[in-house]
Amino acid sequence: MSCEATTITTVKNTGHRMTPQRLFILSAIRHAEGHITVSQIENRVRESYPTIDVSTVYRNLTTLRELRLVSETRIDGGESQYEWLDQDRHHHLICRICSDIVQIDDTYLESLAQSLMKDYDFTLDTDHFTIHGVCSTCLK
Amino acid sequence: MSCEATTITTVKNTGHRMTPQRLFILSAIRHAEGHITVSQIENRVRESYPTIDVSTVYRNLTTLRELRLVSETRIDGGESQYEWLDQDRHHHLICRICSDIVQIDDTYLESLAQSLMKDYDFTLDTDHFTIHGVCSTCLK
DNA sequence: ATGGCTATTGCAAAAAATTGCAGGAGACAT
DNA sequence: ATGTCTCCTGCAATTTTTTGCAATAGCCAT
Repeated sequence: MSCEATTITTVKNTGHRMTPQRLFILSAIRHAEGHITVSQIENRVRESYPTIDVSTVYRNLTTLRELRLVSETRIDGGESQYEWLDQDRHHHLICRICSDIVQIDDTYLESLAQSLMKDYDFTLDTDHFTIHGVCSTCLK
Repeated sequence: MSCEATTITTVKNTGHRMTPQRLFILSAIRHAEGHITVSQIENRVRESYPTIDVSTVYRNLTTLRELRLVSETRIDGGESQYEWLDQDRHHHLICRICSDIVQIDDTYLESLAQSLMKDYDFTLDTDHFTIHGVCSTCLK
């Protein structure tokens, strides 16, 4: 089963509908390498679907986030960044000073996930984690 | 040295000034047990300082966040929540479904912090960590 | 194909968050 | 006290995000 088909199945199986707007939004996020903002998504979709509205983009992003198909990263003083979530799970280190983003492997979170499950019955969202701190360059 | 004096020292030592607005905002957050929103802060400060403006509250919160005196928690579809950061470091488990917040001890993050320091020279912000997932009640 | 249920959309308006600017006021040295 | 430097504030305007509502259109059962 192709990647697109899997996504469509996920959307439909959860009681949602596959509209052209949603398809274009998904495509815009998927084809963006890395992060993309709401206005960028809006503009890209508009090329193919001129009547798209920002509110539709926002509402779709909320839905797709709930389905764990995309992730949201809020940056201070700017638009939120969205990103496609594929099978290669990874997480982000974000530097508080220079806003640089570094990807880290999922294994770093495994032990934390196990502890929280054991002690709190809490299921960690391991598909996208944003970790704040200070990178080595800025620490100097 | 009292708690208030420490705070004032922190603010001044970093080149910032202690204005009445800032003092009232600090007081509002400190006296709120747990989380407080921007509009709640604004209203509370207004009782003592009627000309306070929202933008001043926002700008102060940005500053105080940078000084690690308060923490910000962004919730989907609502106002951000702010909280006073005291010595007792703790972190938050937030349930994606019911938005319930549970506090966990700092020790859960220690191992992660060490790994990131070792492999990436990345200094984790251990003073306030927000962890998303699903709580035991909602998993059923 | 057809019909019905309801998720979804576009539009407009509101709410939340950010920014530019000119005047005002802390803090420090004298 | 006084002056200076520049951080901060209030105001207004802008940007970003959310919401209400009536109309539309997916999708499933028939």
